[in-house]
Amino acid sequence: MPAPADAPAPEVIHLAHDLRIACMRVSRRVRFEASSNIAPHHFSVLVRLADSPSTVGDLATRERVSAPSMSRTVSALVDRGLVARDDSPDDGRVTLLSLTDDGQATVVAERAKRDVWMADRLDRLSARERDVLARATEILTRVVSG
Amino acid sequence: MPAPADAPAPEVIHLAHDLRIACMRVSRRVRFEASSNIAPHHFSVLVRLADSPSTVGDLATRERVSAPSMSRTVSALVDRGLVARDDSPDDGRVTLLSLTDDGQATVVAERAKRDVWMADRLDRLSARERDVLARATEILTRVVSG
DNA sequence: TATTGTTATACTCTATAACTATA
DNA sequence: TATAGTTATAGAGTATAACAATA
Repeated sequence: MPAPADAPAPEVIHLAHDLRIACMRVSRRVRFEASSNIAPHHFSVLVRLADSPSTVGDLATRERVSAPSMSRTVSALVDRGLVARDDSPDDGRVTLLSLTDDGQATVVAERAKRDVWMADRLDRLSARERDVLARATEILTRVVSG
Repeated sequence: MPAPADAPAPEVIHLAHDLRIACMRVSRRVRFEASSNIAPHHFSVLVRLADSPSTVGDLATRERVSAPSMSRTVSALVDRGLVARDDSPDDGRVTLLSLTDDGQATVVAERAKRDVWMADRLDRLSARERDVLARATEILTRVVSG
């Protein structure tokens, strides 16, 4: 068996812990404070479709749920008028899913709502503190993308 | 009606958005990558009890679920041997909840698992980048506490 | 024969309402 | 009469298995 890589130094583990806790708290506070009339798994699908149209199978894979479960979720969103179903011209088995105008508007409104809580708090910090957060955001974004 | 407070400047809103997205991604990645055999709402209760013993009513309020729902969750944790129920000596209606040794061990193990993913990624950054994250963590922790 | 999507069925988590025991 | 907790019942999300339509 191959030799294991060196474990991170104690201070790195310590930072990992504190940073993880802080991020999870931000995440939870944003969800609670900006709680809306749309369920998390519904909003998550709308965000995927806002990025690009998709199919039930693809959404199921990316959201890590079963195809029947995603089928049900999509049906609910179609019933609410947020998502449109169209037959694929290339493959008769496939239905293409996209956001309706209402769906687009819902994503925009919900995102704005979530940003308000965060923006209000950052507004109370000093410019210097916000600068640190801006540089950290750039690093963090790189970390989670890799 | 009172005059509304000034809205945050555009660059603050922009930072709020990017930082929020980064934190939510960290949160999601940690949960996915370190996915264990314990459900989120179960782990959340164990963490509360690791902090201090509590009651069904108190846990329900703090986790923002109904009392019957929390009663059920606690019963499941008791069945798994992670939580102990004891009658209150002061009030016969109340049952005091606390972690068993297995419950303690579960919290410690799960936390470590979640830290590993984060620590591995931070370990690849430069010392200078980690310093920025350390300062950002201190600021963020203050932000979510307020 | 393989793949896309839906329907059938069951399990879990959630909620509200009703109930028991204690204050 | 009010409070802490449980049980009864129902609604929503998830899963696996079985099915339909198409490739």
